[in-house]
Amino acid sequence: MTEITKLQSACSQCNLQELCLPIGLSEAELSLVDSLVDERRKIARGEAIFRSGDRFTAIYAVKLGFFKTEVLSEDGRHQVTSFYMPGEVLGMDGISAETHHCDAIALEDSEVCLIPFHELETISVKIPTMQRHLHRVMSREIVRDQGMMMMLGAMRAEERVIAFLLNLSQRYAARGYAAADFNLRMTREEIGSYLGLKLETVSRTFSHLQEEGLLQVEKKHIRLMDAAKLKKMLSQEGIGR
Amino acid sequence: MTEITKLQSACSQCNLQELCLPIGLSEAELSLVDSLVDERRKIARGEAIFRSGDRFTAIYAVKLGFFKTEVLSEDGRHQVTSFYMPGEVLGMDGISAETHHCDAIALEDSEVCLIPFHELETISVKIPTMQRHLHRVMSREIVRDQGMMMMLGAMRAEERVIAFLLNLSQRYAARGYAAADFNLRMTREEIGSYLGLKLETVSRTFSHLQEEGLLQVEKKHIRLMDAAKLKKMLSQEGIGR
DNA sequence: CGGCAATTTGAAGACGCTCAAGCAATGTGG
DNA sequence: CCACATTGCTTGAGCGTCTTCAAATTGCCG
Repeated sequence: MTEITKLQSACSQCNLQELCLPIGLSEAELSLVDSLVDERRKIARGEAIFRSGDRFTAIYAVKLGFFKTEVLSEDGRHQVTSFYMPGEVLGMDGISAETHHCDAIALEDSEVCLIPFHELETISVKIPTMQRHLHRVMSREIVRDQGMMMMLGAMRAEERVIAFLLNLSQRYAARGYAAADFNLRMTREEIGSYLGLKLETVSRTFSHLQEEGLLQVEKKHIRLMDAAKLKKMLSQEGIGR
Repeated sequence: MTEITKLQSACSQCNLQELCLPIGLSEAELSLVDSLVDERRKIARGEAIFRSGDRFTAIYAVKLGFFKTEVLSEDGRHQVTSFYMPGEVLGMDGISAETHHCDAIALEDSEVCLIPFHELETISVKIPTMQRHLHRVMSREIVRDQGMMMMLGAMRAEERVIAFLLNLSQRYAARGYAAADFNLRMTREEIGSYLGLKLETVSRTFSHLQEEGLLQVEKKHIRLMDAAKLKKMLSQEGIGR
């Protein structure tokens, strides 16, 4: 890893800082963090950062690109459990048993910052702000998962698809991208797996929402034509299962 | 809170220690933890430890009894996201936004140990073992949630029910109770909500498994007649949805 | 002991799945 | 550079699982 890469990867210079590290650290603290995050890694589309069973050593902040995580059960079944975009942190499933429990796979050519976890714990002792932040990031993942369970357990197909699109929209917006006009990085099958639906159902739902004039779908390109109405459909629709 | 209650609540005396705190702390460290966990609280059946929107101040270790957590969406819908038994820790959803995102409700008269979270963070700085443990407990929750998503997204009704029963069984066993013979603390409706099914479906599935001779169900009393076969049904059955 | 909650069971219907075919876009090798 | 294979997506038809609605029974809390 060249010196130039090291400079590039400095957290103190990163435009994702506010998403990744939540709030202001002092300059001295930031330079401590810089020394912690010393490696940046390129992951080609389709490649994994880690796989289920790999020894856990670090967590990863997405610098560029897009990832999915996927769990596999004993039999062949697998399910997408999350998508990650720049500024989001993945790999925390590995902490509990020092072993990862899912695969983290790049959906496009991507880059991640590698954060050695035990060093992070050490630094957290010196910087209470950092410790608090770590706890919040972990807790946010727990809250997100709870929302996911809610979706999988209580929503019908159309609602799940809408919730998925609105969630993406909001995350793009938080990154300064258009909220109502974006490209999907994942296939219909991956969306289906994530939402607990078959890919045909996802496709049909897209078509249906398009007929209603709520959406424009052209391959991977999505345009939300009436986000307000979509939101209403989420909170008003039938009680589901 | 009387002195006697304080003595009773000492972590150093607690028989759930190994489940709640994972591994050995020194005596000095244990007494630090004792001074942290200074309050024990009784929660009557049906009462909440905290509710969605409550300010987050502490996490809670179940000392005695049984709890569910439940999230509510804007519309009336609600879903059980977890059940907790003695030795398990709940409330970590509140860390991220200093606010709880679910209700924690006692399914029977219960007792919890209250662990003030910011004091826990402070102590973690002094006891690295404690910090590691906290991180593991949080991570375990993340892993558990991923398994839950897998279940909700990829399993059919019968499999979900079986997975639920086997999970309970295993947790009872870990506490020294019979693995194949236990009482459900929750209603069919709560089980259904947790599993993303209607209560009628849960009931029918119980009946069906009983006809097959795999289970004996008498109201809340469950007896697993062939745990091995049940396990097989989980890993071999159809690909589901 | 009464009233209400929880559970069981049946019958009918809906939603999403399975299977299948066709098409478009992309990539590969001759 | 074109033929061919591959992958991803759409759409249709039929079917199965789980839900919905309904009623009867049981058990428990006050």
